[in-house]
Amino acid sequence: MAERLTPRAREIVAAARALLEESGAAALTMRTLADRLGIKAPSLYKHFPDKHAVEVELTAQMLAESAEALEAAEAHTPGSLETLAEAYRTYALAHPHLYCLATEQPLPRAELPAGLEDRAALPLLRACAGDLDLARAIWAFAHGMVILEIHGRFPADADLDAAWKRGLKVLHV
Amino acid sequence: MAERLTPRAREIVAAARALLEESGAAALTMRTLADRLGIKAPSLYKHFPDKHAVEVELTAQMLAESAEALEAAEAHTPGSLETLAEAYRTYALAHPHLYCLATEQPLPRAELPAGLEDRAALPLLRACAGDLDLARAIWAFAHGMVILEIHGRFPADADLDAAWKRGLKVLHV
DNA sequence: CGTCGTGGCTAACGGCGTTAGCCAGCCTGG
DNA sequence: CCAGGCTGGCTAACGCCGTTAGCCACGACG
Repeated sequence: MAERLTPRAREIVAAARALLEESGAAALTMRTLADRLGIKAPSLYKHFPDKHAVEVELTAQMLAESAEALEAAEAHTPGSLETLAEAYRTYALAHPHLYCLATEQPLPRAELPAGLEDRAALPLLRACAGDLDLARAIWAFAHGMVILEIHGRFPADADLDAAWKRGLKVLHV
Repeated sequence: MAERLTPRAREIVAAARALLEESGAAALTMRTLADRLGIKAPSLYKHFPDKHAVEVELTAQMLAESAEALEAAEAHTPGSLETLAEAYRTYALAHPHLYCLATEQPLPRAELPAGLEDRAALPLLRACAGDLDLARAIWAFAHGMVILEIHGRFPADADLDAAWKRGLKVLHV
């Protein structure tokens, strides 16, 4: 499989990611992105058709990295739902802006590397012994916990560790 | 408790809501909102300090209406987690843009009517017999299912009814 | 040595939220 | 009865945003 991006395009994505993680989605602007690279905004369009295409690359990064995190957890403690959940939560909370960007819009499946979506889902599916419905329920729970926490929807004094534990206990087969 | 808004402000919120529900968050613009009311954008600032304040009112509406939906479900079938979940899902999917707007940002607690957040949470908490951790886990599951569905994150052929059923069965005490 | 692709640039467009400042009409108090 | 001020419109404008058009310098290559 050919490289998805030219070296310059990869530099741009790296700068975009730094900007996003440091300052949030609102700060990810074609002009500030260009600034950080020492060029002017219109030059970015020599490398990407539009801003969305840059965001798609960030989404692909997030998917690939969370897949790696889950695979590592699986390798460390095979079959453990708790370990998988811990890895998911840790990754998402370590990259909240990236997680939101990748998550709060329709998945641009056509523009993503083939197999990436499946790869990200497989460790959980294996831990569920192929039970698709259970895997989706657990994914929804984990995503819900993470996204509600990131957006500050839980009361400040909520014991989220306990809620995670409670949900996982009960979701475990 | 005094009225939160003047009549004119309520008209503006109503127009904002129609715009949002018909055309999505991107279409909710101070200019198009003003257009729909037959005035110019700057005039809106006689009624609201900024766009965020309008969005807060929409968030409050969503919270109040979903609380009503849950209370009605509770009245109809007291203690049933399934009925509550069904009501939550139905409400959210009937108003996807409103649900996202109200959900995908930090809760503006200071600007919301007192007690509203609690009221929205109470039916579920009652169904969980006061078990806060369980209630939060179930809320995360329900929110995750709804938001992933709205954003098209599940595969097109996913059987979401089955995933809901599976999650609820297992979360039910 | 010319030609062409690459990757910069400036200028500009239309749309965004928002501000400043103006004004018509109405309500109210003297 | 009229003066004053409040209410709720208006226009013009600012500084952002994503994006396009069109120009140009430079290096690779036939």
